Amino acid sequence: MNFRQLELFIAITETGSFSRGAEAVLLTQSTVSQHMAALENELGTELFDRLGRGVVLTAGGEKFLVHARRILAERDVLRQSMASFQGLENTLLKIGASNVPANYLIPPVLPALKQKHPGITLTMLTGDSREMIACLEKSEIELAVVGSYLITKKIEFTPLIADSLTLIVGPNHRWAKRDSLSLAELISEPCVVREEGSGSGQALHDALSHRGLNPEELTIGARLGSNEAVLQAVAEGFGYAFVSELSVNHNLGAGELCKVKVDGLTVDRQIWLANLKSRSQSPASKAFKEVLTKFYY
Amino acid sequence: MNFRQLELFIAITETGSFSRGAEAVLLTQSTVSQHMAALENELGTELFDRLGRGVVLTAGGEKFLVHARRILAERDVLRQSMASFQGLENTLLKIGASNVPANYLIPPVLPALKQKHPGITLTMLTGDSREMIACLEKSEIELAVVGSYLITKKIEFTPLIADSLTLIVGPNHRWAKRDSLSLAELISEPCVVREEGSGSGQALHDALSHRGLNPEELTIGARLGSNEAVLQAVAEGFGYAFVSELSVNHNLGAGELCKVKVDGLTVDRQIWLANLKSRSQSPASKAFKEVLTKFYY
DNA sequence: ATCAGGTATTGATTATCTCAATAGGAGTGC
DNA sequence: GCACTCCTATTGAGATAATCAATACCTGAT
Repeated sequence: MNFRQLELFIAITETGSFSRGAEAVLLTQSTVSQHMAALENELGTELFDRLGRGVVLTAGGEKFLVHARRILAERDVLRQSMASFQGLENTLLKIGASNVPANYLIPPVLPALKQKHPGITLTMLTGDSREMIACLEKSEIELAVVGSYLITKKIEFTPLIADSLTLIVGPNHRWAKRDSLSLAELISEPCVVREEGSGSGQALHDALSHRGLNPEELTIGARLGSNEAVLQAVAEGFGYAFVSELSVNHNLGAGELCKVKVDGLTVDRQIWLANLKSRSQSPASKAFKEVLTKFYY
Repeated sequence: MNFRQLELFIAITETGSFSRGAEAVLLTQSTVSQHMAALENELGTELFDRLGRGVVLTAGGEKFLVHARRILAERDVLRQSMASFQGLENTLLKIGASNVPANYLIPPVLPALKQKHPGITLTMLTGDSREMIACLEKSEIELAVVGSYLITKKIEFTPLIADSLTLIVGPNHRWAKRDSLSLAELISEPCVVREEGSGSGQALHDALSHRGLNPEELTIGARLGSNEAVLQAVAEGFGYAFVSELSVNHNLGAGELCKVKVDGLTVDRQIWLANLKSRSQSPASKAFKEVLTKFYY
């Protein structure tokens, strides 16, 4: 039994004869006869009564017809579904993003995504960069947007947008009016940081080390779970923090936070798109990547 | 796309590699590779990511899998359904029967049918013999049990059981105690008959003609719609009737009706099984025929 | 009977499926 | 890094199945 035979069978029932059924599916009557004989043989039941003036279905043929139609309908659904998958209609896309991208980078893009590819439904997991990379390795997500680069052979990183960390203090902090600070001044003031594993923490660590300051020497005033919490703590006048430019600009209006330069210290970091090298990307993932890249070009 | 490829595809997803999938469906890895390449080509989507250590489904592959499973499940349902059709499990059988068979011949057989073939659900139409034959010709029923033989090339008649018509009168009728009647005596007494087209009417007509009595000469006292009505009318003392032995024996106990012989007149008729010559009979129909024939052997 | 309109069969051709052999790729362990 | 193992891809040959043209055969209608 094969799909062709089922199509043929249906064409015959619809035309009432092998010959006309053959025309309908562009075969010769001879071939049709053989196919139907094969089918009847396989099923062990006659499907048609040959009347001399065409054929009509037997009781068994009637039963077969119902199921044959159903199978072909399922095949059409499959084809339709695969086509819409490629045409980005009605497809699911699971991505992951670490905190800063998840809060400040992805949301602004969503309207553009919806407009360009209304059929894509996005599901986004959030966690720190390491967690997202782990999800990627387990194929729980197709794409990750993260703030740090991990050295791993399995994953391909492509830069999305540059970010930098700035020192911020509250408007009433004594540093608020300062033009700049020296590196040494940082040591004694409490610093509010994020939890381990965040991309920004990593970038800061690298930059300080590079400038000859052991990050361990900083006074950790608090270690908070979210970027929001850090911003709030600093806004209230508690110490200082290094936070993503992206989050400062988007988050709090003028007057609530003050940026202060630190002499000779620039903490640049890159936001990356990450995907598994070995896995191909779905059309939806490619489309999303494109929308994202164009948006932040 | 064909069923083999779908089976193969599923075997691969279940084993995680083309090679082991090939083993599972008794093919070589080479063949499997080609089939999957063909499938991917046909769909225009990669279904697997080749990892070097086996393969895993792409997002498109996942989607395909769902539908592939469904299609194969439908094929199994079809096979199951055809097998049960032949195994007489869960099948419908439509037959027709004229009045006497429908009331007195078929019902006694039903328990035996149910016991031997519990999967057959019988639907029976009832009408006079001519109507049932017409239904048969329109393929509205598969089998007819009728009391008269029609001369038609399209239909095959096989005898089921012999029946004969007897003259009956009510217990208070003046003929009730008579041993026999002469043919001539029938003419003046009102005769209760069934509607046109009934098998028994036909048999009676033939028998009288054969014995030299023009059936037109009989006094038709009443023409009633059912055999029951005829029996009731006669039981109440109104005239006489020729009715089927089968119905007399089954229907009314001793004392309510009296059979009276008519000199030299025997009205034998046959109950027939009829089916369209050109149409094959379903397993259910064959089975029913067999049960019926054995029952009345 | 004969004819018209249908199906079944046959033998040759062609397309497809299948395999063995082999090349090529990617992870693993030393 | 290098061999090794476990995969998949490709190739060419052979087996199998699909297809067709031609023709035999059947059935109902005239």
